[in-house]
Amino acid sequence: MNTAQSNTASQSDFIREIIDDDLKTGKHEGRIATRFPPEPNGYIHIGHAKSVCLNFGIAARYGGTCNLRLDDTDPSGESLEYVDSIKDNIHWLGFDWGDRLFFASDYFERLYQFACELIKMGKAYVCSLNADEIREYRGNFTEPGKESPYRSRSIEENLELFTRMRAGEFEDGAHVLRAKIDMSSPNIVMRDPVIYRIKREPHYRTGAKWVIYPMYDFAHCLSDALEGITHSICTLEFENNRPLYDWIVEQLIESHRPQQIEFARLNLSYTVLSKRMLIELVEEGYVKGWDDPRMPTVAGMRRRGYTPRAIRNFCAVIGVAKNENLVDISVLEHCVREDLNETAPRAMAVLKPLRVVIDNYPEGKSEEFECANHPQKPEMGMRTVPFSRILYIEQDDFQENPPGKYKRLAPGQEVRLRNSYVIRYESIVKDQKSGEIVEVHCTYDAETRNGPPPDGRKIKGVIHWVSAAHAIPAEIRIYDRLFRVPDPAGESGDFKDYLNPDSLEVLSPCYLEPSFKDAVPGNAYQFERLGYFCADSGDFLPDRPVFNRIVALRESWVKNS
RNA sequence: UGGGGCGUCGUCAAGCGGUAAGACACAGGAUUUUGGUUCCUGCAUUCGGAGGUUCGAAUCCUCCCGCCCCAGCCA
Repeated sequence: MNTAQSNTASQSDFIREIIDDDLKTGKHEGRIATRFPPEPNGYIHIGHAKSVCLNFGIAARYGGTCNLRLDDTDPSGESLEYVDSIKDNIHWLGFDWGDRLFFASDYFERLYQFACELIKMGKAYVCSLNADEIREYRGNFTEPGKESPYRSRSIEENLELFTRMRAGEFEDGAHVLRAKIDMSSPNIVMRDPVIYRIKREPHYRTGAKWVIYPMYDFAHCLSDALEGITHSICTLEFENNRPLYDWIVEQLIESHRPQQIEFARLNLSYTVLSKRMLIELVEEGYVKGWDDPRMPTVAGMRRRGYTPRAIRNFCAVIGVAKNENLVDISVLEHCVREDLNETAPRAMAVLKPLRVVIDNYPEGKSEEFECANHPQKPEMGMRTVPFSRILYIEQDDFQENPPGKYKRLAPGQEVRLRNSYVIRYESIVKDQKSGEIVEVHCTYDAETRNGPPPDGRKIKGVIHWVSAAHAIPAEIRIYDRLFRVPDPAGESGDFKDYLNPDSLEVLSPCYLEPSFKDAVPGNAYQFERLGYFCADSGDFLPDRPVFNRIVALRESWVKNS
């Protein structure tokens, strides 16, 4: 059993404890029903993934159900593109709602009827104050609100007006429907909240059929009730709305009332998880789209090469609680490495090439090495890697004046070429003008082909390489954190001022060992000593390979002075 | 300021009156043809603070302090 599964199975948190108690007391006759309710006005991100894992995870754990419900009660900004992306992303994460796909917009008629019922009970009224007036009448934290002059309209008048609102007889903002609760409630949410507004905007699903739309507070709880949800899990900022949730449900629902439970949303360091900010990054071109590999969106992480299992495990590892949190991105990266270490085949690639000539290796000769695809997993097989007189190594793997504990190639030094021979430094060739090192000359020790030097001398360094004559040129995109500061949303001023200018570095040409001729877009590999990379699912072409760096390997060696 | 929440290691997070789990990060060391992996070891005498109850308190009580959310016809 892998870590992700075992973690998920044994997971416990205050919500599961509540459910355990409910099960004990027979609260919902042993039935557990959750839902994941995104609004289709953007792509889902890692924060949503936490909620997806929670809601679907609970359903799975208790043999319950989890609905996917698109909470599409405000037509502005909503679209089918977002619906499709959300469905696709949830499936990719590894969850399935089966036939339990719902739309709040499918409930518009029933919600309308519920609103009429509320009016008939004398618990809702049409208010004709404008938006500014409603705000004024609402009062503030210290002063109670004032009752709207329209609060005492008769049921008949309310019904007639509401009917005419639906019929489209009024302009936007002319009237709203309000719940009649308590204008002096210390909880501002309860001061006669607006539950319907006029909005002459076509809806991506219902078209022009409706010109009035229910507000979240009215639609959400009733949608939950309509679907038989038992535990309606949402984030902390809705705590203030819970009394209203309960109030509406109590007025209109006889039995099987859903219960709202709030948990702390995820915050991740060095990125933003606010839909508004994410939209801004996409629309203003700071990134290349919702699936830009730097984005914390599910689509972005997918393209970057993060795996569903890594993301699920991350969600399990960070836990569910009510504390405001800022989870360090290193936890996510750890989960990604943990998964990829198990599954990614190893191979060699050189990002910043430096030519190496093996002086004592015959020109025109080449040979092949059988290399393991995974050092600890023989079942992952072998591949052949060609060797010849001219190679590329990493520029970082040679230094003319190396620091203290440098274990790579340097004057007077020997180094192991990974899976191949030990070579010894002989000389360098520099560019006359720039002084830049253009070529390193070495000699190889033919006796080190299959093992350590027979004379017993120790070789401490191992570096990766690619045979120049056989190399596949490629473009490699190195991604770094999107922001320079841990909490860009919490900084003063424009969050975009904190963008990391070096979040993308494009390297080309890089050289890959020839086994990459079979690389499959979307597949992840470990470029030994460098990190995990995946063939880009968007731009990869057989004759122009493009790879993304998913995450670097852990680096315990720090270059000091 | 009224209301609603939350304060346990640098960051997450267990703990539910019996004497501070775990993860990430960090620091050492071992093994290693990846400075990777793996494996050891260290890392909160103390739980926002102060009082109190108790044989015993992170857990119960009181007061105080700090942070977050709410004044959209967004969700």
